[in-house]
Amino acid sequence: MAIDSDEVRSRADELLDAGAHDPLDTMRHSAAHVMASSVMQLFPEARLGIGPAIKDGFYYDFELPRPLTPADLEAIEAKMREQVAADVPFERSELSRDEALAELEHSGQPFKVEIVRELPADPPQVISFYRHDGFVDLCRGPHVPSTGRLGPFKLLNSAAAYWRGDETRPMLQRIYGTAWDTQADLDRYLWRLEEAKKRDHRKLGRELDLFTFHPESPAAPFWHPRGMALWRALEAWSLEVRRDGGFAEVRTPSLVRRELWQQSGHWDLYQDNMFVLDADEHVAGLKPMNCPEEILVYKTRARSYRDLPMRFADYSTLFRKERTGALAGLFRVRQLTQDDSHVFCREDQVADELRLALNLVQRQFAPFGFLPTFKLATRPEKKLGSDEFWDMAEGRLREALDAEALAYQLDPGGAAFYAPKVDVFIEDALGREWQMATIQLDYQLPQRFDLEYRSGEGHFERPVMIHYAIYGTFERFTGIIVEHFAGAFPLWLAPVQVMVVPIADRHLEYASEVREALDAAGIRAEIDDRSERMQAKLRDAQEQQIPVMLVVGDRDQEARAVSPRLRTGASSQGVPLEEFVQELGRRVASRELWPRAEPASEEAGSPSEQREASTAAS
RNA sequence: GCCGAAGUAGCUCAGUGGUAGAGCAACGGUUUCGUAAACCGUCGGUCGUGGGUUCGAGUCCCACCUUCGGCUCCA
Repeated sequence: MAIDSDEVRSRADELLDAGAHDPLDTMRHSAAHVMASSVMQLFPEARLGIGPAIKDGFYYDFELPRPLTPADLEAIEAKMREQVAADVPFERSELSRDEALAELEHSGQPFKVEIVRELPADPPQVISFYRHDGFVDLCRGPHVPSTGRLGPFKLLNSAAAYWRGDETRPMLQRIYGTAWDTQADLDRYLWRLEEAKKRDHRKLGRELDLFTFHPESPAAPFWHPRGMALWRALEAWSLEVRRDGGFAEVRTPSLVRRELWQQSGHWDLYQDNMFVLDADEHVAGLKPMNCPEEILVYKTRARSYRDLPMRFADYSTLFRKERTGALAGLFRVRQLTQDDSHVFCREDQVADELRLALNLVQRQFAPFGFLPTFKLATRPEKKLGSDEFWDMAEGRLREALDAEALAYQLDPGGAAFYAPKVDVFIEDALGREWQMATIQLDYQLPQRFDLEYRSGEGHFERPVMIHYAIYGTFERFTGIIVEHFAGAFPLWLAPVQVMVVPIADRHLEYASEVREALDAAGIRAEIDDRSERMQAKLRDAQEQQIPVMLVVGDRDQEARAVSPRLRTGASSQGVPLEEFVQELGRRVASRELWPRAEPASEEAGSPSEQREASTAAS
């Protein structure tokens, strides 16, 4: 690293510094400096915020006299390229804290002054600056040796950001950029952004006729028949996983009086996110979570240690008044449905129940091709409960992770103040990471609601609660898989699994028979009975990403056969109808990831083999 | 909530103060076809909503609604 190793730094600084010397991050941070100096050339009165390297790129925050336009970004980028061509060295200099403050006050950089002021004065430390091409910036470094060493970069967009993320502080303008080691990396990243735009679930949702949004009920999807078919397929699988895990389904009311939320603590801590209604004399809220109501179900009778664990699945709709600016398609809605699970168990059952939870998570994600990864969030600084309690609770989670032989990362201090948790992540086809389930251990609510069960010795004991939703919400998960599969769902999920394509009107009757056979096997099939050419019907079915098209013409009708064409382009002719229906039934029942387009790189086999339909090729 | 941008036919978009357009879709007719778009014709718009400026507003101004990007990555 370029920084003096004997520089005295606070422990906090060292932590901030840790991992900052990845060469790519260093280069990106240098790119942020080059961008800042370009902005200063165009807007000499600009005040500088911060400019770190981030995942995939960098940003820099500025206070500017006016909002930036796309044309400004182009101008800034052009200046940056001039600096790269000039290949100016980065030079480090050091000042004492007082000198640094004086210098920054003099140059009119109040945000930088604030940063230096917050650095501890004791022990005294040197404040480093980096200069290139007449532009000086407070910076810990390190940097690349000179501006010519920047990799291929591109400015992406500008948007507002509060100084230090605090909405009471001034609003700055943030410019985001991306930078990579090679042009190929940059191209790949830009392709990924482009691809993400193409797959945007809001666009595909409308094109595939799954759901729409309307100003009449903002931030809440209207599910169309095809979207609902997808929802039910997701739901059926999730319920199957729960049933096998020993869960029983419950359903609890949406509108619940204030008193319950007061007891659960939501009234104090979560009311801002709740829709509150004045129902006659009684104030009530639309539920943002299920747990307090599952507790009411638990408490309807005296429970015994023999009853535990009790596992409830509740898929009812929740309401959360999210900030309007946070809403985003299916990813953030105000009416949501979780595949919610609550377990009430004895202390000695916690480890097994956690293990069950981890097991169900893996199982439920498997048919999507998702391999979940795990993060154990441990005690924060501000916490409830003794160190012994945390040792025990964290130990239980570790034990469960180990018992399932799962690798996991640590998120030190990441737990809620009352208990540790395991966060579950999946990565989609574009390499984006999504946080999914959180498996939360809860000793608080049982206490607040004075839950108990009768132990074998006749005492009253307090149960422990474990909460988790695996998909999270159906809404958000649908958004994720629409983008993950780019609308090309595997057969078991596809809203329309089979489109029967009669070649001419005289085949309509046989097409109906085919559809009925599919229907009897529980396969979602439709007939394209428009007076269109077969080619047009196939094209439309392809565009709808329907996995299987069954062409039926004279030859098929005569042989009581079908000619399947898959979304992947593979096709074959004269497959006996019953045989094909059975094959599809098998694939649906086993929730195969099928049909899948062969990766372009794996060009194996002769063209004729590739065109060979489905049946054997999986 | 805050900052910025956007909203024209079902969809994608053109229209920079002077008569609202195109392609696709839809609808009607012809066509009945063997693996990704048949042909001909017709319909379709309170230009997000409300107000204002103007002889005249899709276009300029204001307010509101909805949507999009960001406000989490900390020298």
